[in-house]
Amino acid sequence: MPARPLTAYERVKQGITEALGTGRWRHGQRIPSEPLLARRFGVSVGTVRKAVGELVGENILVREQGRGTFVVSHTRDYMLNVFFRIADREGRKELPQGTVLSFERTKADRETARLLRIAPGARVLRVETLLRLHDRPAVVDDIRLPLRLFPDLDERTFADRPGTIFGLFQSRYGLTVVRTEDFVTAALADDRRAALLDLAPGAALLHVRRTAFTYRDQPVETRVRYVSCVRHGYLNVLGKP
Amino acid sequence: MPARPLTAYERVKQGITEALGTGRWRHGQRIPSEPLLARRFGVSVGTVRKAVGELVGENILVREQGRGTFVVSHTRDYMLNVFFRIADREGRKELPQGTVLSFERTKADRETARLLRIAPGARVLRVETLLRLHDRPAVVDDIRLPLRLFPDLDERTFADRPGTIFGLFQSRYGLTVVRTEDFVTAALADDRRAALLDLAPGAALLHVRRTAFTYRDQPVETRVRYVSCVRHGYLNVLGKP
DNA sequence: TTCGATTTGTTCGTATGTATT
DNA sequence: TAATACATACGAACAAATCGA
Repeated sequence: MPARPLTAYERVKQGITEALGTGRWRHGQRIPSEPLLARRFGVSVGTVRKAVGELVGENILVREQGRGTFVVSHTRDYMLNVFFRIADREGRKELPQGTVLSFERTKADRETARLLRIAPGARVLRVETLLRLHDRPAVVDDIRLPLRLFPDLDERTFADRPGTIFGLFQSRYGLTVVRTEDFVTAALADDRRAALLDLAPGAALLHVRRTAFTYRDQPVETRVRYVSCVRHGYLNVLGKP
Repeated sequence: MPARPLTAYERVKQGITEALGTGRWRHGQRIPSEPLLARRFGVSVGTVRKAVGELVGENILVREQGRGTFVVSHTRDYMLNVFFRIADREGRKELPQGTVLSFERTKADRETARLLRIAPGARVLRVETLLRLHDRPAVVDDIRLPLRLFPDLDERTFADRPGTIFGLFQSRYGLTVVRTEDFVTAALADDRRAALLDLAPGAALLHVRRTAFTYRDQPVETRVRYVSCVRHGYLNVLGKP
């Protein structure tokens, strides 16, 4: 690797990401105006615009004309538009209502450890939730969180959070999810999940393994999600939106 | 809708898309240089750059420093990176080898007509193919094409094409796929598909309904794709790449 | 191999428009 | 209304990659 020197706008991008990663600028906050950033980094406004534009494209910042540029907040709407892929057969998306089925501290199995990049046997939180869409059970989630990142998280806090799970990560722990990787396969419902989802055992379910990452590719969560396909599926648009 | 007048860069975008849609600039070709386009549209180079930049983001053009800007070609590599979502459990993608199972002219059922935006009963081509990955049967496709767009397509031409299906659409019919919509659910294998995929009947399969669009949101193809989940799944990254 | 022409990539600076407060 | 902030647009200069003479 020749490691060519960074261009000016790359330096600005890195500087901004740095300020976000260390928590100097928090979610929902307005970041300094473009002329101010330009002076601070010693570049022109156009260069700042290029850097900020790329970060907007990466779902890290949002611009609002006349108001400023803000660190993204994981509001419900944002979640729905950026990360939530479950839709009904007409392509409509709706945020689910979740209930906690179990909440426990345990140790990471090999697969979880690999995905979260922690040591096998390191402590993790395991949370199972049942999600309802249109008031019908639709999704069962089996979530694993590295305890190191969420040391004081308890069931009450988790269940009574006002917004989304990613919103909780952000507001309480300063962890902003900027990327997820989904691997979708099909599976047969076992007795327990069939009962939870109100299906016959042996029904076909979507099995979604999703890992979520914050800045600099740090994994913060991995979950397995079982989706009832009676009314819903995984919707994905490739190309321009 | 007030229909505010287009900005300069939007006019340039529209002008370029127009030239693509009418086939004046064909896939693989180099489009005029930025200074030339700037003179032609009566705007500055910076404005052309913004327009071209957005079209690059929409997978319609590709820039190559020192060489020029080109209309995207559906090469195998391009397909693999932009539209092909099937990967093995380590996230590795590989282009499949396809064989034609059936090829016939028929009439559009209601669902096909709706998705292709043609009249119910309009003539369509139906093609079934079996795809192999790592030399094992992995995917069964059931493809519907509006005959109006592909009037002279026969089985031989389809089967003996040198590249991908989208590449054939582009090189022979001037239709460039720029967007697809995938709706993924789970299903149980019927006897025929189980036999084709070398699975037990009743195995869980991914059922992917995919519709492909060219410029200006015109649908050119819809297919149902059954994916064996023994070794593969549907891989999707949300957020920055 | 070298050199020069061409093309995109980066950066600067400035002016004006539009939305918000 | 005025101030602030992002959005659009212009023009200019140099860097970096490519390609053919």
